[in-house]
Amino acid sequence: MRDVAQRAGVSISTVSFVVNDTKPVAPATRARIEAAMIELGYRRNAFARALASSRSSIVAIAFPALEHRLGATAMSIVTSASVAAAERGFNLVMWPVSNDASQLEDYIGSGLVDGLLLMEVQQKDPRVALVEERGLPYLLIGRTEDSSQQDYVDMDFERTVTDAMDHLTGLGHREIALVVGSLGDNTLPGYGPIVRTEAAYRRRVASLGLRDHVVACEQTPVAGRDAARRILDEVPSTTAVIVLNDDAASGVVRGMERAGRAVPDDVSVFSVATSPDVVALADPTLSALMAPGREMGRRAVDGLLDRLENPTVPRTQVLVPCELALAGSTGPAPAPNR
Amino acid sequence: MRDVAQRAGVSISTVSFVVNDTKPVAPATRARIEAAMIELGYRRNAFARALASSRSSIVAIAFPALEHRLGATAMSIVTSASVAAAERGFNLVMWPVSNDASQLEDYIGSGLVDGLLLMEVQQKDPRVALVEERGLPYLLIGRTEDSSQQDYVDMDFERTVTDAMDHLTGLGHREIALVVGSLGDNTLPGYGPIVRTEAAYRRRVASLGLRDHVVACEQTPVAGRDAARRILDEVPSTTAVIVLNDDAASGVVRGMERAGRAVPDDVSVFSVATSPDVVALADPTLSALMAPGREMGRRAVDGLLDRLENPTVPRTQVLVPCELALAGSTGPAPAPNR
DNA sequence: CTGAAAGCGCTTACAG
DNA sequence: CTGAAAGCGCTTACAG
Repeated sequence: MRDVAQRAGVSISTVSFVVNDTKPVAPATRARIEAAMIELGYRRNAFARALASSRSSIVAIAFPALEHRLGATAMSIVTSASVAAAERGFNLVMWPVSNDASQLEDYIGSGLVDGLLLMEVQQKDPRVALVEERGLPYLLIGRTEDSSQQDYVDMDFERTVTDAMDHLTGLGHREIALVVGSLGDNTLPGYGPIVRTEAAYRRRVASLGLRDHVVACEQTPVAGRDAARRILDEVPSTTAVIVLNDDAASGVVRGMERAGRAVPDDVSVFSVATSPDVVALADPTLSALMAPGREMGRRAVDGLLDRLENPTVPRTQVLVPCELALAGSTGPAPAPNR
Repeated sequence: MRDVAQRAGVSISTVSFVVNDTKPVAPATRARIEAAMIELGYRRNAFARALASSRSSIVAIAFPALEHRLGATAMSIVTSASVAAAERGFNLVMWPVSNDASQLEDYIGSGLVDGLLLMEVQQKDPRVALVEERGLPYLLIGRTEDSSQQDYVDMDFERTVTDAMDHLTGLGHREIALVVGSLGDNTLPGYGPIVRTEAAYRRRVASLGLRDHVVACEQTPVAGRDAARRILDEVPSTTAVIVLNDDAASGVVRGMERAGRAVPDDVSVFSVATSPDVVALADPTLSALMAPGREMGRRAVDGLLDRLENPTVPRTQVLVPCELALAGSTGPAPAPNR
């Protein structure tokens, strides 16, 4: 920067004003400085800037590294977040933090980032209290028990269930079951997506005067096969199943076929909040409402950066609906007397 | 740091020596300083340190953001890389760069990182020349045409094919086909994994005195079904198929079953270099050699950081073998006279 | 083993 | 519209 100033015959202050567009500079002066910058291949040093201004133009995304493997939806959130950050001149760093939030303290202490995105948010999330206490701006990807006073971007589970129900009732289905994931031993008390989806399903079913039928199963194809059998045992007249359980969805289709029900001729199977890989790998093709990972990552970054630029902006509280993907495993309800 | 020094009754130099463990300090002095640090909740500022020492303890991982969606293997590389970096006191930042390498120049120019990991490396990769020119330490996750003079961590395709062949010939199979991915219109001239795998397959088949049979198909389940049919049309006596094409693998199984061949009783299907999600979602269960994403991410970070700490360390040139996962879709070769 | 001092490359009141 | 100067919080020869 000193070299640029010298070459342009100005002070380094003025160069700084041009680089950051932070004060008015005479057109002629600006032109000389810009020319000098190009000739010298000037790039402003990220650290000097951060040290002097105490803004780093770096945000972090915290994710639980050890608990469970993150899939294609998480990847699309991360990649789209980093693209969105880059577009606004920010860098995105990955912070693997165990859920007890201990390491998070060290990360924050380094002062590296201007703000923080929290992935895989739990209903009661210890990380939130910590970040709040430290005064670091943050935004949730997901929601806590009560996120009314927080910035967040989450999937719109309510809308997703409603869309799924509408799709199926529009095709004439009246006996519609819901398959959700169970979390095995380490059952989290009320994992948000499942709680929200199940509640929305029950409300919708009730308002339509239909019967509710919820089956939980583990997140594997084999468990999905069992779930299909259980559904038919309990309500043989079932003609449609909504599946909020990516890993089990293909198994539900298989289970129906093994029970002698053709998909979609006898039974429709509709996978919701579905990861891109599930659709890509499904054979036969699944009708699905896809998790909008790309959109969520982008909205999350935009919401956080908006707040960094202006702490008084209105809260970002966005629910992103799922996107309808394909329609190979749903069809009209079979005629009543079959 | 000034506060710590004052409280401990020493100079800030001495505090720095303790913080970085960079010069011998008398035990008593050290104890006083450490106590002061705890009392004051001292954390060293990342930027000041970086500015003064011109080492940032940040490395970047560059990935192509727009070209294609990254799946679960890429996610496991990224998450394990960030964990490994954290263990050594480093941060990992995500750099989405288009393949033409234009943005990469700006990223590097900011001076933010000490080193760079390159994902999704092409046979001829324009990013490599750029990074080389800038003198930034880097390590490839993958390989170029000739990586003999570069640090890299890649999947061991040769070994993977050999392992798969051994597994199948051990079960008595003699007619073994290979399904690879085709890349549609934008056929990259020699996408590394496919080139390497196909070559290794042909060598192995030749050395065993068997017939080679390679089929390329698009990366979808439907294309996999067609590929299965094509295999049987061309060589009806085929009893085993190795699939290097994640998205098509389930389709190959389906295609065999539709052609009246039971899996694994009549035909074994063995998916190799397989992503975690493929195995998690497969129904029926696939025998697979799993892509070692976790291991690759960790080894890549270790290799890069080793070089940063000591530029004269031997090159990291590591090929990580795939891990055997399951065995539901492979079995003994059927008896000859059936 | 410890300290005084220069300097890393910027930003930002303050003054003109 | 432009500049002189202080300072961001460290590291690192250099000296003792």
